[in-house]
Amino acid sequence: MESRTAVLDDLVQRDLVASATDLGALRDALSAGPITMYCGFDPTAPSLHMGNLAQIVTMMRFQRSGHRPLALVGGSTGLIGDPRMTSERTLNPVDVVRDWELHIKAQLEQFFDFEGPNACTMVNNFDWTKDVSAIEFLRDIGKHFSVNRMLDREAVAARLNSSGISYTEFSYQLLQAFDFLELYRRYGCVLQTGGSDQWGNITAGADLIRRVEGAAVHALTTPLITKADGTKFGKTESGTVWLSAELTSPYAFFQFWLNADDRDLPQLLHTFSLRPFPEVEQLLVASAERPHAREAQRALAREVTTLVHGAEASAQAEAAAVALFGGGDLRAVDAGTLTAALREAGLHAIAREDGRIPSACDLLVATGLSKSKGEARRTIAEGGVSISNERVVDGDAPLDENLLIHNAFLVVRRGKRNVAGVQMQG
RNA sequence: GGCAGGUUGCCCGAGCGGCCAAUGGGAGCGGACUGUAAAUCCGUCGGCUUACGCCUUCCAAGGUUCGAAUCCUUGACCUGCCA
Repeated sequence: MESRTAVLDDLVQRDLVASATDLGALRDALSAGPITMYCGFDPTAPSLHMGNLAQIVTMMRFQRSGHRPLALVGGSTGLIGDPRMTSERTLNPVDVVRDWELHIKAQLEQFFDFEGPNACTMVNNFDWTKDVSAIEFLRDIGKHFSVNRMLDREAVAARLNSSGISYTEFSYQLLQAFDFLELYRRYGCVLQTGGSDQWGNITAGADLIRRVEGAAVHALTTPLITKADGTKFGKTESGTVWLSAELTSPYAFFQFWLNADDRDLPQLLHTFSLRPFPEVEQLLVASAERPHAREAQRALAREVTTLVHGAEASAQAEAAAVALFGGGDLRAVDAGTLTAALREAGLHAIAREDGRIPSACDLLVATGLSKSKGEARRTIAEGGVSISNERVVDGDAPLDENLLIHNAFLVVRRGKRNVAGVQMQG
């Protein structure tokens, strides 16, 4: 059936295959019938992030192409920790990991279809590791691994040359390989996907399955997302961009995509957009022809924010963007829209001092736009602060009453992109 | 084990008794230009209630001195060379 292999052609076309086992064999498997595939997510934080989202979208592509995804939460692997290049991780307390696990499971559930013939299934590797004894594990699984091979892994090699690595982290690969084997046995899972850094772990699982079950299964990894300016993808000045609305507001999330560098658009759209390839190409053409219109950024922001936070939140975030950055008169924005926009951007209730509005310096610090009063003064001296679209000249004087919009609100701006709202009390 | 050197602000890196909150570069931040982009140019870049003022900084703890990031002592860590 044509559509079942379409996902593979699509991935190749989008340049989303970093490495893979025999693609021809994978194509045959896909075409022979719906396959079961999986990708795992370890609870190492209270929320998933952009890197995880890329993997989620990859899984969605498979599900939309008629295949069955298994979304794995790493209840066990999250307790161990995949070795990093830099240094040993601190083990997270068990109850903390349990808590994160619940959050991550809930987040994953929103992306997949749990009905129909190729319904997604949630699995947790804790379920099949909790009762395995150490001796059993070493005899049945460990025996199939060559330490010599394991030492070749990039992260492990780096660690041997620097800070060292504990036996615990060194064992991570065995656990992940064991997962693949278990999922093969339980669900007939024949494909694991992941980021390119997971290649070693994934092929370790495939090797294990070959040795133990004599079956050939597949591995596919997606490229690391790189940014044109060389910084890490998925971070902003204020840190990691999370999928959780509590950790990263839908407004901030929307802004993250809207501010994408032109040069990064091809990779971002191909990776995160579920639009068909030709549509993505069209957006890229539009972006090249009319970069100032930023159609591609807008489309990307809308689509991904909708995917993660829903259509309503996405529309609100966009409305806030228009209200705050549209260039129009803030007073022309009706009170409801303005408060919603400011709430998105961060609205702070602030009390008057002696019946007057505090100074610009105080407001910058109170809203978190400036870290200290000295910094606030500096920014004002540099001409970088405006309140209700009036540039601030004197940072220490109480603000004029007629800066209030709709009698209660101030729009505080530091630089071009940083906005916060103030609601005056009393 | 012997010998030589190092530890400075977010990072790299000057300074080697006063003029040092500390040269310079990078990152960050602001401005101009733009498209809430990139590049470029300019400015800024420890903190404090107004600031020719005060406070806290140059691995840690002591000491010498009117005065130290700069000299001495001890301790911790790192790096080259020899065995």
